[in-house]
Amino acid sequence: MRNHRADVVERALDVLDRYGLADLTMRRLATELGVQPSALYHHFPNKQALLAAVADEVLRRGHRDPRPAAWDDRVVAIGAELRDAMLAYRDGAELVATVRSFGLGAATPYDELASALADGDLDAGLVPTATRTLLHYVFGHAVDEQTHLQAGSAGAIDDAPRAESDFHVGLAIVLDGIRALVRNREAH
Amino acid sequence: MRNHRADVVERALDVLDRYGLADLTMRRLATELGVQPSALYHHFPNKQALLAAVADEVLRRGHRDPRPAAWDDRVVAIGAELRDAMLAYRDGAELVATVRSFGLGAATPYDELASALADGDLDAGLVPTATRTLLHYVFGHAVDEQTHLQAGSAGAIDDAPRAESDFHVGLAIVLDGIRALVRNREAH
DNA sequence: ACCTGAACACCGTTCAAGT
DNA sequence: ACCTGAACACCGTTCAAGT
Repeated sequence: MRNHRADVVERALDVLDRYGLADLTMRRLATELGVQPSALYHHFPNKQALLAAVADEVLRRGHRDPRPAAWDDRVVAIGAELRDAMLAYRDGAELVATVRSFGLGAATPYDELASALADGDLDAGLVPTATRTLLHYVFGHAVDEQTHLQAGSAGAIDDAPRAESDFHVGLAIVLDGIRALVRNREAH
Repeated sequence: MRNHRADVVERALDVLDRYGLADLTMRRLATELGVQPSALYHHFPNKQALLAAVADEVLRRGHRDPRPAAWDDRVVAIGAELRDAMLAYRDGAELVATVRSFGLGAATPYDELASALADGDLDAGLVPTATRTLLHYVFGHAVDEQTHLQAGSAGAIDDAPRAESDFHVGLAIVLDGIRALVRNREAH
């Protein structure tokens, strides 16, 4: 078969989208690649590393350029891009959130948001906290939304249908809270 | 052995705190109870239901009375109670977040926050979104914090140590964003 | 009501060996 | 560099049967 690392990630993305995160097992993926499970350990030290590579690829594929100039427009653009990237694959949000939770995955989302907030003249000491607050919201909302969407499409009873703009309302809440911090500083 | 449902939950809490969520398996728990794995299925239909009961118990044990009168003080109190309850058990935050992510677990945290926001005169149409935004923050922060704390105590390199008040700063950001919505309404 | 015993259909990971 | 074959130490769940 002679797979490269990139082939493995590609196939993993395919298995993820067709069968979901629970069925993205090392054995399942190996079978799809026509290879023994142990062969995967030539490309990745363990399953966590494989999942981290897949999560990074999900975000990479969702990347959009260029960024708006204004810092707050940039925050919204980055948040929306992250959400769209995760929702583009079945269980994408849960995958990215899981990978983050064990301290792996690309730091790009954090770095981009932090630099937007720094451009917004937020106190440097508050940037990390504000950045993480934004990320908690974006990931939490996306995981929630995707779970409910998928529960709905699987025929389960979905609770009160969520408005399309719900994501942006919550994001605006967090952003307004950050704006309050910025104003606070400008008023010394 | 003759266990009751409550004995099973109690023991599960014990296993969770001593060995972590990854080791809270049906087989491990059965062994601790001196029982066959299949015996657990007399008390719970599946592992998800067991975990939901354990998560509910974690939150129940962390409950504090009474609540402050002012709506915004109440939001802070509920958020802090949730966080403390989850941090009181090893992997408690991950457990509660996981249970929530598959649509199980008590609705009390949501209901209490929503009623606080309604008392704050937030537009009824915005209450669900604002409530969920608060919850995403509280759970996201707690999971993050607990992961890092435990990584630290396990001897791993912890990144920049987080200030104790970090949780309250982020919570204040979200709360200020909600206050902005309330002001917006009062200005018609 | 609560449990046993035995099975089914899986997991992630390691390791010596092959090409 | 990439893979096989075989094993190790596990999982959650079902089900007929026992007390």
